Amino acid sequence: MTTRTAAAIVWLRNDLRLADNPALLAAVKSADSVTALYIHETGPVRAPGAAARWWLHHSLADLGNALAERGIPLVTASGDAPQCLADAIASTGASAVFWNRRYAPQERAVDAGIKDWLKRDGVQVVSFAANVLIEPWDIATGQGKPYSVFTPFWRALKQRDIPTPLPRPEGDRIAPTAIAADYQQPAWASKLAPYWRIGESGAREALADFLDERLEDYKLGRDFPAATVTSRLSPHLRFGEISPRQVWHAAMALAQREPGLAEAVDKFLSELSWRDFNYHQLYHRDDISTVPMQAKYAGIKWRHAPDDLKAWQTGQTGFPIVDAGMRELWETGTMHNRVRMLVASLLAKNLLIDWRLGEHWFWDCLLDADVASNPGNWQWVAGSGLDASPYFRIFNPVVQGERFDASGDYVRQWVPEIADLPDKWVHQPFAAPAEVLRQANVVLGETYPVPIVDLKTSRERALAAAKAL
DNA sequence: TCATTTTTTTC
DNA sequence: AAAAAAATG
Repeated sequence: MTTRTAAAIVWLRNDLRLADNPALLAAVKSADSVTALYIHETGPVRAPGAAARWWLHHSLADLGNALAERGIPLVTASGDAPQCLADAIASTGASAVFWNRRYAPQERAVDAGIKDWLKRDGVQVVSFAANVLIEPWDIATGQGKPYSVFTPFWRALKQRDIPTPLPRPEGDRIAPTAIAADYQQPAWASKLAPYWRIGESGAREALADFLDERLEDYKLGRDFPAATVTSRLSPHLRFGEISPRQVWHAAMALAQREPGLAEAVDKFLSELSWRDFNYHQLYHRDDISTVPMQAKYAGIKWRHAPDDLKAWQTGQTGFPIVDAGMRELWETGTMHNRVRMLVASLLAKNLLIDWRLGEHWFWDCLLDADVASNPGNWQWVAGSGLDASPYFRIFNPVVQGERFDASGDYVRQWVPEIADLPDKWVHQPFAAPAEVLRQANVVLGETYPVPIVDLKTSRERALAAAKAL
């Protein structure tokens, strides 16, 4: 139980919201004066990549205004988390600190260390569950073990009562504090802006738009990258501008109102639950951003191929749907889910390049790169994850392009230099007759790359590498 | 015999 | 998931 104090700090991390924020609510209820603190941490905790850092900057600015509406100043600091927190306690005179829990091994170590010295110094510390549907240790198999297969995890999760979202705290308006101007927007950042509305109200709007307008098509449409049927919630979830519990309850309420949408809601929430499944693994396994969850995958002989990696990163592989995805990522800070699987499969299987290099690139370029989902999903594609894509699932970017982008709309949007090719060849310019290429003004090797790898032989090479394990 | 569909195989 | 092999008509 918390005791009433004069001043308290709520240390915000991946929970940049007012609603359904138990740490914030508890701080406001327990103290006369609350200061919100955000620390740009140095040290063992994985810092956001460049794209996410840009999002963070704007999200904090939005949050600072929203908090001021409730009488709470937002203070930012940079450096070692314990030191920054100690400084904030000294300057505010806080006798209590509140936060919402995080689950990466490095994060838990930092938080546990801080909890120890705060308690020793007589500062009250209270932490809460806020950023997952269920905390990793609160769900287990019949044998009491962590889940390693998604479907039983999902079945068990559905049986559970997901906590109802909490209200925003009350408070009287104060003048907003200026967010420390320690962030120089990179030149490329402005190009991302038109695609997003950053902040808590933007997140709620994105959820409402999705549920109102796109959810009904989600189950079938989610695989087609040219269609805008996905929720686009991931960067909002990444920074906790909205909680998965809010998403869960909003979708469940919709299924109640519109029974015809129940199946679509179920599919959507199962995809949302992959996020929790990855958090479950993040907590229970060794560092999932570096250690293969299936130990034998540590033995793969990855190729050292910097030129191939560069071609992949820059969308110059010669496979249109892969190049489209990599360019979409660079331009918008996101990539359609199906295309993420295709580009990852090409890297980790056809190119036989270490998935960690791909994970690292995604970490830097994705607005939504998350400590659990990003490595978890990379391991899924690479085959080293739990309940992973099996070793023999090697996506053929031509077949997948023809299946999921049959009209070529997606490819033409992001790879304009081949836009004039007819549908029949737009996913495989390298196989098009010379006359077709000429008419579309495509010169292979000049206006668009020749494929950097042969699909058939590289597929066999990937199967052999898996066999060798 | 050939084209199409179905089944099997692939660490 | 894709490719190869087998079955079908």
